[in-house]
Parts: sequence; C-alpha cells; structure tokens
Amino acid sequence: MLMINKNSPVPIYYQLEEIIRQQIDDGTLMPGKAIPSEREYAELYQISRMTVRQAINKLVNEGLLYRKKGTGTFVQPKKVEQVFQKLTSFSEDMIERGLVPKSKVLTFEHVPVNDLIAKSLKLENNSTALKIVRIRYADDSPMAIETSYMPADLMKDLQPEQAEESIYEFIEKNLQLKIQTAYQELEATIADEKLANLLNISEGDPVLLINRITYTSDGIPFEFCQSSFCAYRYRFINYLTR
Amino acid sequence: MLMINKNSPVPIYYQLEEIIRQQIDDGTLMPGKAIPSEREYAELYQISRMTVRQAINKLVNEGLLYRKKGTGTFVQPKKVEQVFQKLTSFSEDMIERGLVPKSKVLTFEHVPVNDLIAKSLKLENNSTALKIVRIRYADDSPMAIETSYMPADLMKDLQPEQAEESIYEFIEKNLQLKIQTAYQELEATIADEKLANLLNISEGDPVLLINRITYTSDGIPFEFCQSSFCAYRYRFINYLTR
DNA sequence: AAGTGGTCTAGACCACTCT
DNA sequence: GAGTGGTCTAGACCACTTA
Repeated sequence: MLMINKNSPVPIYYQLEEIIRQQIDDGTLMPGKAIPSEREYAELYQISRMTVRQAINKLVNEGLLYRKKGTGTFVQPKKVEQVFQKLTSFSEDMIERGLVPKSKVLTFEHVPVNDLIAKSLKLENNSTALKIVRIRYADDSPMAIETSYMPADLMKDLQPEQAEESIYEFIEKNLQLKIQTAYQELEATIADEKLANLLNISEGDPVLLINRITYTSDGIPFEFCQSSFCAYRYRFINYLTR
Repeated sequence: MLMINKNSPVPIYYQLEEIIRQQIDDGTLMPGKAIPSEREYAELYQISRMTVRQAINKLVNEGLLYRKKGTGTFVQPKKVEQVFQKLTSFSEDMIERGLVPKSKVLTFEHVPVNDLIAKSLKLENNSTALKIVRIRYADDSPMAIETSYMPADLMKDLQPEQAEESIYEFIEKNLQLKIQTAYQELEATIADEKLANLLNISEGDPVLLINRITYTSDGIPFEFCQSSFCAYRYRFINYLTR
C-alpha cells in the first residue's frame, strides 16, 4: 500500500492527493466508481478527516473527482486530461499533445510601445517593450507565428538563446516570478501573403488568432502575446463548468 | 456592519463569501490592497478560522483574491469578469456581451446517429438523435449556425418552440438535469457557399468552428453541438490559470 | 518579534441517500 | 438506520514576511 509519511516536509494532504491521482491513473480507482469515503481514508492513514477533505477538494476543483451528497465521491468518467485548460507555454502545450516543439527567433528588439501594448501591459506611453517574433514548430512543421511584447526593464537579462527555448522558464526560474493567470481572446482569420509564407500555407487559408495577456500572481501583466496558429494543424481545446 | 446569522440555513462560510464579494464590489475592499486577516475575520464575526478559510478559499479559486505567504490576502487588481469562462448557452453568452439573442429553427428532426455522434453521446450505433439546426442572431445580425444532436428519448418532450428559446432552460427546468461541464474544440475554418449565405458573409470568409460536448453532473453527455461563428462578429474569450 | 497564511487535529451535528 | 458528504469548532505548530 502507498503510505503517507507524516514527518515529511511534503504536506499530508498533498501526499494523499498524489496517491489518489496515481490510483486513478493506474486504474485502482475506476472512472464512474466511488472512491473510499473520507472517513475511510482518515482511518486508513490515521489522519484527520479535514485533511482528507483538503486533498479531495483539490481534485474535485480540478474536475478529476465529483461528489454526490449522501452518496460518495466518484471518479469523473472522462479520462481526457484537464491539462489543456491550464495556462501553458507553447512548448508545454505541444509536449502534452505528443509533439516536439521547436522555435526560431525572427525578431528580438526593443520597440516603443503603442497604445494597445501600453494598455495591455499597464506601461507608460513613452516606455519601451521587448518585442520577440518567433516561428513555432511542432515536429518540424511550422505551427504558429508568435509575437510577444514584454516590459523591457523586466526582461533586460533575457538572451535570444533563451527565447529559442522557453521564456516562461526564464521568467519562473531566473526572475522567480509566479505566472498565474492569462486572459485570452480567440478569433478566426485568414492568412495574408506574409503569414502564409511563414506558415507554409496559402494566402486565404484559415488561421486561429490568439491574443493573450499573462499575469503574475501579484496581478501584474508581463506579456502581451499574439499568436497565429495554422488552423489545419491546430485546434484549441478547453473545458467549461457551469 | 454586514452581519452573519449563525442560525440561518445559509452556511456561514457562504455568508462571509458574499460579504467579501460585496465589499469588493462596492469598493470597501480595494483592488491590490490586503483584506482583513483570517484571524481578524474570525474574531470579528465570532467564527472559527477554518470557516473563514473556507470562504476565502472559494474566492481565491475564483481568482477574485490571492494569498501571499506571511503577508496577507489581497484583492485581484483586474476587474474583468470571470463570467466568460463559465459554461453558458448561446443566449446567456450574448446577454453577457450586451447583445439581444434570437434564434430561428431551420431543422428539427430525428436522424440515425453516425459514428461521431454515437461516440460523443455514448449512444448505440443504431439509435436515433434529435437534430436541431438553428441560426443564432445577436441584435438581429446572424452570428452563428448551430447544429445540435441530443439523445432522442431524452428530448422526446422538447417542442420546436422551446428550441427557439433555450434548450438549456428546457433541460434544467423540465428535465431537472444539472448541466455541469463541457468539452470544447475550437478551430478556424472558412465559409463555404451555403454557410456564407446563411451567415450573410462571403465564401472564403473566416469562421470560428466550435465543437462542444456537454455533460450533466453525473458525467452523462446529453448534447453534441457544432457551431459556426461569423469571425467578424464573434471572438471567444477565456481565462487560464497555471 | 509580531503578524500572516499553511497545515493539521479530534471531535461535533446536520441533511441527504440508499436499502 | 447506517453511511455519506457538508459544515463548523477551538485549538495547535509551522514557515514565511515585514518591521
């Protein structure tokens, strides 16, 4: 049996959360079937029921489990990963889809901000932003053209080589910022000549345009990003709850 | 001062949640500023700190508040509504955007299911589905063409007149089902001649195609819906968290 | 050092569902 | 009636941040 180490620095509720998660993965807990009751978990691992609830709450919030009053807690029947509704970088998204991401930096320069960028990033009108344009590949096919604007002073230590890899990684590891939320607008457009050439498609072909503003956990916007995805190769997936 | 009624059937944590929510609304609690500490709330309302945490947890999950270890709990600066990430019907969505929704039913018939429908709705291959095709208007402009498939037996009491209104309303009020989650795929396409005529646009114009499967709280799929939105008039908005 | 959120306990009573 | 999740209490110790 998977055990819980009460002396570990890892919180007990998190250990239990991982145990349940893994048992769903390996089929010990079956989709649509009830998991052990909260009191059973508390007895089994000799922990408080409130701690059990904390673990289960997180999984319910993620949509992996659902509760039925007076009946029990059940594994959500759909096994599709919720992971796509999470805020991910392009690289993380592609890896989730089983594809190999790659990037090529086309532009890496400082530019004065226009009104839209200034407003999105909450910058002064006369300030400068770092502008990065990248072709994003998946399994060596061009998947998207991505134009990012970030506050220049925040990104002063970012090297173009890092931009070929992952900017999110740089922000989280080097700047120690917590990336937390993003606001996105998605719309359908058609490719103009320039975009078509970059994406290796034809003029007039459909393109999924995503505008994203990304915020740290303090609510500070640090990136405005405009992505043009080749519609033939990419669809956007999300989950909604009522 | 807003009070908490301990004898009310309304849970205490929910009463506190509503108090905090309203104080954010009316500006008593300012964006970016700290709210009272958990211990202060507990003392103020003479309730347990765990109950306070339960109220705050919900608001943190919704993104209205955020916590900083050792520092306090703060109001998220962004005032944008989270409402668009919720599972809404077309009508609800349009009303949120300040537009007046209207529908016209083009097709209302029973059809044998094909493989995609059967798989999406978890139906047998020889069963029938109710197929409804509707033009969706916003402020009298055609916004989308929507084709829905639902299990025929489940929808046997649905009248075409109700479909002009809201099918979600019928499901929730008449069938007493809880609509809970939806899985969506969004992609960009271009309008063919037929679609262009219906949407009052030109052939080759961009169209946002949304495929949605909607589930009840028991995880049972009850609707497969394919919507073609006029890209000039509609963009999809969502929020992501890491 | 004082205050904050993070974690945890060992109980309790309630409304609900199922048999 | 037995079992379930929903709510709630009154403490406790911890790591962290700020002054």
